[in-house]
Amino acid sequence: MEGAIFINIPSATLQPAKPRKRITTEPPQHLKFGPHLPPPPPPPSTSLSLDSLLPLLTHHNSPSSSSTSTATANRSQQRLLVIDGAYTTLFNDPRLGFLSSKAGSLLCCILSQPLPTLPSFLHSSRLEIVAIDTVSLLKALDIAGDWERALIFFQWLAADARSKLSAPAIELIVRALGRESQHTLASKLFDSVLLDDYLIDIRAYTTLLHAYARSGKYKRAVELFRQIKIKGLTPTIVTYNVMLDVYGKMGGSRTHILGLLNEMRDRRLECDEFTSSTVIAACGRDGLVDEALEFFQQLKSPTFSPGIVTYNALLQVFAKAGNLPLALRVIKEMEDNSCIPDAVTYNELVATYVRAGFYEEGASLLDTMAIKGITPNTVTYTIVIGGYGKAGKENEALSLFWRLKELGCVPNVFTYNTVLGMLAKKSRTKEILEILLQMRSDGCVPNRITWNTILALCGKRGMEKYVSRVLAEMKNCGVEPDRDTFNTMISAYGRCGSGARALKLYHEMNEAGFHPSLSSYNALLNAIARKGDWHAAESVLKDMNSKECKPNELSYSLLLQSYAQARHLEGSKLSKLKFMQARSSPAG
DNA sequence: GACTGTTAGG
Repeated sequence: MEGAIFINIPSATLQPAKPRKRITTEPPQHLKFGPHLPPPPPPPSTSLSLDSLLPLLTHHNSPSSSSTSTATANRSQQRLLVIDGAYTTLFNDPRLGFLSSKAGSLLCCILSQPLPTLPSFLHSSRLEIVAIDTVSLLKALDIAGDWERALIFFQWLAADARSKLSAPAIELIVRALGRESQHTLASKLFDSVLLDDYLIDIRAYTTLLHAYARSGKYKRAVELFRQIKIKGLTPTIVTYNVMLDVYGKMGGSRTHILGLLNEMRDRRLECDEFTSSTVIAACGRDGLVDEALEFFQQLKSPTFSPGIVTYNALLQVFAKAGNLPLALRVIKEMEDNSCIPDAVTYNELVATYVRAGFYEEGASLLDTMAIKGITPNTVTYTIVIGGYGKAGKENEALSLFWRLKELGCVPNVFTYNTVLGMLAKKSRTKEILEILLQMRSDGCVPNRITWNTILALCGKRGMEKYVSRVLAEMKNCGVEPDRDTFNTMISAYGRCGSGARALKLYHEMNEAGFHPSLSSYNALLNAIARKGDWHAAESVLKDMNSKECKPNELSYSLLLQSYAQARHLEGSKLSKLKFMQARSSPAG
């Protein structure tokens, strides 16, 4: 039993500073990985009724969902009350003193318009609007705290041929969207509004770069940064920090990051806590442990000592690399430098233990936290629940999940995905429905990973007919499939033995513009191997070679399987050889 | 007025 639980410990961590000694503090009853046998799991239901599952996933998640519009309608009603009753409050606001009386009455009309009819209202009032100072009206909407109407007004101005946008108007809307963390909206806004004709200030550019970074549009951020320099503006320390984050999240950008750090040095900009944590996190994503450590050592100077975020980022680098001794050394150094570990520090530490297979020690860190006066949060519990799941203690995981709220936490989409993934693996479909029901009543919106998990569940015999329906519902909810969605679906068909459907999806994936990854190819080979269609398997391997995707051990083993299935002896011998070769050269 | 670190599947 124990051997099975600890099978994942990387050999480097087998003799860590912290051996498998028992934690002396008794963990609370609900957290124990007790020696007792868990109750036998309920028998998996033979089929899952999609008719009961899909409504649980679909009711609340489209971007223009009913819940959003209800909330908007409520706000709008509240605003009307404000306008009808205490109309004067807003206009007595000294911050609106700059507004002309005409602009004031327009502001009043705009605030009282329901969002959906606002564009047509603006259109019918365009003569009045163009006669006033539109920037001041935009500013008033911002001060009134109504960024949604400000955005609609801005978009109307941008689309209206005779109105003219100005740099202050752009700065204003960028700042408002940034403050509201509407990064996706901000980044989309400038798909239609061309920025090239305007010169906005460096702070607004930085906010926009940040919006691109947060919505994953890294190439656009890089391009905008280039434009900023061409326009002759001087990036600030914050601009550099954002760009370091962009390159860090893109991955494989060591040279660019070093280039930016050099530029900063040339401009005599000192690294701050943001710079250091961002650069270290970037090293961690690329697995550059030595580089992270070197950068960290160079950082320390009489004028700069690392703060908690930097230490946590460094801890994360070692944690990801599975290096428990180095991770523990970071904690020690923090304490020596009177930098008090916080919840994030402990969450990373719990995750390190769990990742290394030390589930019990991970769970008992909850008690260490309690002793140190650090309250475990949703992230902590999500990690521990995931640990129980990995240890095969699904019932403990579930009971901790159901206790979360009593412990003062609100499960988030990560928590739900952890539990759903665990249950999907064990095909505990009845409980999946219960969890989805809870997810809905918590108002937690399923994301792409939730949908992919449900798609993976369709890889059960007899369920392949649901795959396309789930995909359609997913799209209907505004969640776009990604490469992993296709991989999941190909695997699902593979597990059901639907080789033809898997192949069809593979073509659809290419048509949708996603480059197949090694796992796509292996999923496809898996589907083919079961049928013994070695011709198809050979052509997949040919395709891999042409796309410069190196087949791995699994790929050759699946090719071998398809030969074996068809009793093709010559092919078997050859692929056995390739399989052995792949095994001896672990790259790829 | 802007910026950083933790958790989910494959």
